[in-house]
Amino acid sequence: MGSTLGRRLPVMADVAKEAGVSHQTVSRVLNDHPNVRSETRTRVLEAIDKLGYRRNLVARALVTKHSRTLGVVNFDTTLYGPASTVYGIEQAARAAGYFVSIVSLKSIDKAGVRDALDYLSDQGVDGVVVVAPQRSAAQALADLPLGKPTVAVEGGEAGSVSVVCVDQVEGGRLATEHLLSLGHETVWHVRGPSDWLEAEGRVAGWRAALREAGREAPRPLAGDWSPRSGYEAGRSLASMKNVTAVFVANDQMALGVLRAFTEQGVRVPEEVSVVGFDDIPESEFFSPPLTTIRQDFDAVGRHSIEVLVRQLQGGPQEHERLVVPPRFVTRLSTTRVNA
Amino acid sequence: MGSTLGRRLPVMADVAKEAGVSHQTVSRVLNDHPNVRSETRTRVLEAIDKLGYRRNLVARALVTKHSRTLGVVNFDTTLYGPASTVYGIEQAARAAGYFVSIVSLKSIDKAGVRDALDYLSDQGVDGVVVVAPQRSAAQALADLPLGKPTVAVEGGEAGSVSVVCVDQVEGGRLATEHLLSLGHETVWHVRGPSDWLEAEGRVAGWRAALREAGREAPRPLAGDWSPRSGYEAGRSLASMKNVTAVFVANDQMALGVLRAFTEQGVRVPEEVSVVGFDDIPESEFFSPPLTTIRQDFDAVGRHSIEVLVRQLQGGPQEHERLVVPPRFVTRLSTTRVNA
DNA sequence: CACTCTTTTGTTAACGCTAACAACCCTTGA
DNA sequence: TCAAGGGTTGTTAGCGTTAACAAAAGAGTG
Repeated sequence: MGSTLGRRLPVMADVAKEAGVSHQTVSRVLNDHPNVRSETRTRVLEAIDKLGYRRNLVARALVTKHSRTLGVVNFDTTLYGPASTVYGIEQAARAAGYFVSIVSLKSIDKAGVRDALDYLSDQGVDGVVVVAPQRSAAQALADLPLGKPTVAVEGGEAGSVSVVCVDQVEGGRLATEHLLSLGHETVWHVRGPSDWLEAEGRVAGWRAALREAGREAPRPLAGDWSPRSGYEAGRSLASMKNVTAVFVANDQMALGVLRAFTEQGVRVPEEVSVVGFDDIPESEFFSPPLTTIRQDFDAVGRHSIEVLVRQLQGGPQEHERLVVPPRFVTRLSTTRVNA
Repeated sequence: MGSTLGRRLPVMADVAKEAGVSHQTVSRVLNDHPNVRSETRTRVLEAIDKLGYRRNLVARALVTKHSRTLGVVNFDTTLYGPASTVYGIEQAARAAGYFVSIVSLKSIDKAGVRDALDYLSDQGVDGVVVVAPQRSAAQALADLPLGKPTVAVEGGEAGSVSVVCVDQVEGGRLATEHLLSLGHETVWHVRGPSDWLEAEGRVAGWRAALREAGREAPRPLAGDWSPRSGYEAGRSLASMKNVTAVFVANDQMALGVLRAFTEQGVRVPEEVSVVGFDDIPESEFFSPPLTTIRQDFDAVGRHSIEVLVRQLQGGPQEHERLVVPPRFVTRLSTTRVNA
C-alpha cells in the first residue's frame, strides 16, 4: 500500500540506463553541450521522454551555485503601481528564464528590508529587485551590505546600487506646464506622503514648472495616496476662492478630489481643472474622465530585469541609472480658463 | 585580486570546527533536535554568530525533499481582486514559514496551466495555490495529474482538488435582494465574461433572487470586467425606458455604467439604482459612492494557505471546500423607488 | 562494581546534479 | 602504418546538508 503514487521520480541515472549511456552524457544533452553525437542525443531525448524525466533544479543549484531565481521585495502589492511593476518584473524575468520569489513587506524600516533580503538570500536567489519607493526603504538599501546583484526600482539617488525609475520630476512638470498653458494663473498641488520619493519628485517638478513660469507656488496639500485623503484635500480646495487648477499626485486621490468637488457643487473642468498621475484603468471613466500622467510600469519592470540580468552575466560593475519617461494623457478634466 | 568579496561563505563544517564539535551536532542545533546538551548548544550558537553562518537551504532541500516554498499561479495580477488575493496568500505563507514563488499567466489554457505547474514543480515547490477564476483554468486543473498538494482559489466544483472561494451566488443574491427590497420591479444585470466562474455565480444569484421574488429576469448585458465594457453596457441601459435598478458584476464596470449614465443625464440613484461587486478602494468615492458587495480577499488568501499547509502536514486526504461569505456594503448609489 | 538504559556525540552515506579529468574513438597526414 | 589531434564518452569527486547508524559518556539499579 504505497502511500503516494508508488514509483519514485526518475533521476538522471535512470535516463542514462534507459538510453545506454552515462549520466554525464545525459547531463550534457540537457545542458546543450556541443560535443554530443546527434544520434546519442536523440537516444537520450527519447529516454527522457519515455520516462517523463525532469531534472532536479535543486540539485543543480547546489552544484552550480545558481538557482535561476530572482527575488523581489515589495511594499503593498495592492496598489496599482506596485502591482503593475511586479507584474512587469515577473513577466520579464520569466522571459529571461528566471523564477521569481516574492516578499511583500508591510513596514519598510531597515530591519524589514534586511530580513527580506536575508530571507531571499537564504533561499539562494541569484539577484534581487527591490521596489523601494519610500525614502526609508531606499536608505535602508543603500546602507545594507549587499551580497548579491541588486536593482532598486524607484530607489532614489543610485550610488551604491543600480536604479530604474520613472522620471517623476518630469511628470510633475508636464502636468503643471499643461495647466499653465491653459491660462491658469497658478496650480495647486495635492501631494503624496513626504516619505515617498515619487511624491517628492512630483512636488519638485510642479515647483520647477511654476518657478520657470514666474508663478508663486501655493502651499501643497498633504495626502497619503488614498482616495479619502484626496477627498479631504478636495474639500479644503473647494472652500477656497481662487483655485482654478489642481495637480493631484495620483489618480486615486484625484478621484477623491473630484468627489469632493461634485459634493460642493464645484464643476470640473468648468470651474477647476484637475490633473492626476498614474493613469489607472479607471481614470478614463471618472466623471469627468481624468487628464493624467501615465507611468509605464511594464517598461520599469522589464528594464529592472534587464539591468539585473546584465549584472548577473558579469556586465559592467558600475551602477546604472535608468529613467523611464512619463507620458501625458489628455482627457476631459482640464480646460482653458475663461477669464 | 579576488573578484567578489573574497572569502567564501562559511558552511556547517566551519561552524563545527569553530565550536569544536561535529557538523552533525551543528545540524542538530539548527533543527532544534532535543538531545543536545545546552552547553554544547550555546557553544554552537556562538560559533554561528561569530562566523555569520547561514544555512544553505538549497542543500537542505536536496536531502529533505522539502523546499519550504509554495508556488502560486495567477492570472493578471493587475486586477484588484487577484492582486489582493496574492497579497493575502503571500502574507499567510510567510507567517507559516514558507517562501512564495509566483507565476503570472497571460492566457489560461490548459497548456499554460500545465507549464506553470511544471515550472514550479521543477523548482521544487512543496505545494501550489492556483488562482483559477476561469472555467478553462479550473477545468485544466481538474484534468491535470497533480503531483503535489494543490489548492484552487475560485476554482469551481472541487472534486479533484481543494477549493477556497467567495460565495459568489450569495453575493449576487444579496445585491439583487437589496434592490428588490427597495421596491424595484426588476433588476438588470451587467455580467462578467462567461468563462469566469465568478461571473456565472453572480448571474446565478441574481437569477435566483428574481425567481424567488416571482420576477422576470431581463437579458443580462455582457461585460469583460473593464470599465469600458461597463460604459458600453451603461449606454445601452440608459437608452431603455424601464430600467430602475442595475446590478453590475464588478466595481470597475459599475464605474463605466455610472459614467455612461452621467453622460446621458440619467441620475443615480434618483432614476436608477446601481450596485457593484468587490468593494475596491475607489468605490467609496465614485459619484455617487457605490453600494457594493465586499469580497474578503485577505481571508481567501489566508484560508488557501491554511488548507494547503494542512495537506502538506499530512492532514485529511479528502478535498476540502471552504467558502468565504461576501458582505453587503451600502452607500449612496441605491435608493427606494418612488412610484 | 558490573550491567543496563538513556543521553549525547561522531561517522558514514546518501540526495541528484555538474565539473574536471581520463579514456576512448575516429580522422587526418606523413 | 603510425602518431597526433580532435570529437565523444565515461569515471570520479564533490556541492552542503540531513538520515541512519555507531560509539561514547552518564545515570540508575541491584
